[in-house]
Amino acid sequence: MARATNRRIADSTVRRLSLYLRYLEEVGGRGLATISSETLAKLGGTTSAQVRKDLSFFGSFGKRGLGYPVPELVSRLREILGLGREWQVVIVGAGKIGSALAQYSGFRHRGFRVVAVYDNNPAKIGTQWDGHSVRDIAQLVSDVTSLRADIAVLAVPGAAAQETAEVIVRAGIHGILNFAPIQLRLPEDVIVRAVNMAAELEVLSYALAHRAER
Amino acid sequence: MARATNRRIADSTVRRLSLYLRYLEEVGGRGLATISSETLAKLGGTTSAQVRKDLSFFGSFGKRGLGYPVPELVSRLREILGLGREWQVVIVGAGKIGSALAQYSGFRHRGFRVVAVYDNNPAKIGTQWDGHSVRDIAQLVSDVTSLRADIAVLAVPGAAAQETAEVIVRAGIHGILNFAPIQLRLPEDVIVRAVNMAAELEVLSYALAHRAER
DNA sequence: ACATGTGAACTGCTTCACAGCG
DNA sequence: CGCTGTGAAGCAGTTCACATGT
Repeated sequence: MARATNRRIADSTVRRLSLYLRYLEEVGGRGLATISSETLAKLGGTTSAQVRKDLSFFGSFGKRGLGYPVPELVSRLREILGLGREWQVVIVGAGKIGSALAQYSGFRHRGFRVVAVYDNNPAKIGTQWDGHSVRDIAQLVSDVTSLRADIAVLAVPGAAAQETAEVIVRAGIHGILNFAPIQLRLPEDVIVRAVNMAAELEVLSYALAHRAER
Repeated sequence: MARATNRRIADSTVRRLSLYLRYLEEVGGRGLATISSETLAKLGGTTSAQVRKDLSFFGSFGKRGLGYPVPELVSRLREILGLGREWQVVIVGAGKIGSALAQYSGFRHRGFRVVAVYDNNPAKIGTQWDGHSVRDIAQLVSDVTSLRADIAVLAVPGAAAQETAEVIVRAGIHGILNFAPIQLRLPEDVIVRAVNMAAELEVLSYALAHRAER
């Protein structure tokens, strides 16, 4: 039973849960029955206290003196992360990044199914693509009713991103994974996660440039 | 003159600086001479106090009653972020993501130049690719001496990531942008930024699954 | 004896609010 | 008078340390 959690959980916590799950699936496959917060912490690059705190937000499913039962923890984490169901994903922007993501097996494997790919470039529309024909973005709004898409991956150039995001929202999609290097301004009931690779590279160059000074 | 900063600057701050820069380049192109923290905050999705605090870590280059001079701020931010020079980047892993990144124009545009692409798959080695022939990863260590690469983009499967990262470090590279969904354990003088798209999608599915409860 | 679960202390980022200055 | 620059206050996430349970 998904214990109702009123508390707002930090993004950082959820990201760690996702990492824990990945490791647990791995060690579970090797037949390990139980795992301590200490071991899990080492795998996930954090501390045992952090692991226990993260898990404690959702209940107490560890056994004192022993650790956490791996199979149970795996299924609880799946449930917590919302992976108990399949999510329908549309990819908007059939450029290089969109292309790579549409074919990325890691998505499918965790229950994210790409159901359509969109672009506004007439040269691309209609081309076949890893089992999906690229559709005209103008069709998105009408399509989504039948597709029942939950999540859109936004992989269009920055200049087009805001406008395109608004189309996505108009289509009734409430979750956006944004690869465009801009801050989207959308209604607050839309959940947006940004992956800004350029910014990430610049954090890296900042750190490298200032490395001597430390 | 780059005022020496002893203070450790938060990643979140640096990421915002990168966003500010992107917006400033845009409005600067439109000829805007000066910008207030308030305006910049709206573009970057934050608050004016946050903008002023972020910038104040590096000096005070605003004019009271007026705002910040755009061209000057652009060049200061470039300098701060380490974009005053060109960074040599190698891409390790010639799969879909590696492929997309190798061709991503946003990198080049900001001073990140892809100088080589590596893989361990014999079928891929030697193939030509957007001006780069894919090289054998076994050559990485010897190549880097002549290439003088600064940053590696790690885009290999999770199972190979740790091992590959160690090769990269052995090659003398100190900055890694990690796309593999695992936590790398490396010497602490190596700067690692992780982009975990699977985790990001799961934060999204977590939020969507728990949306009703809020 | 061992490892969890958790209040309390701590650390650090963000927001506030206002003095300072063009 | 407007907007910056910045100490101080507020808040959130992390770490500590220990009581609790097996």
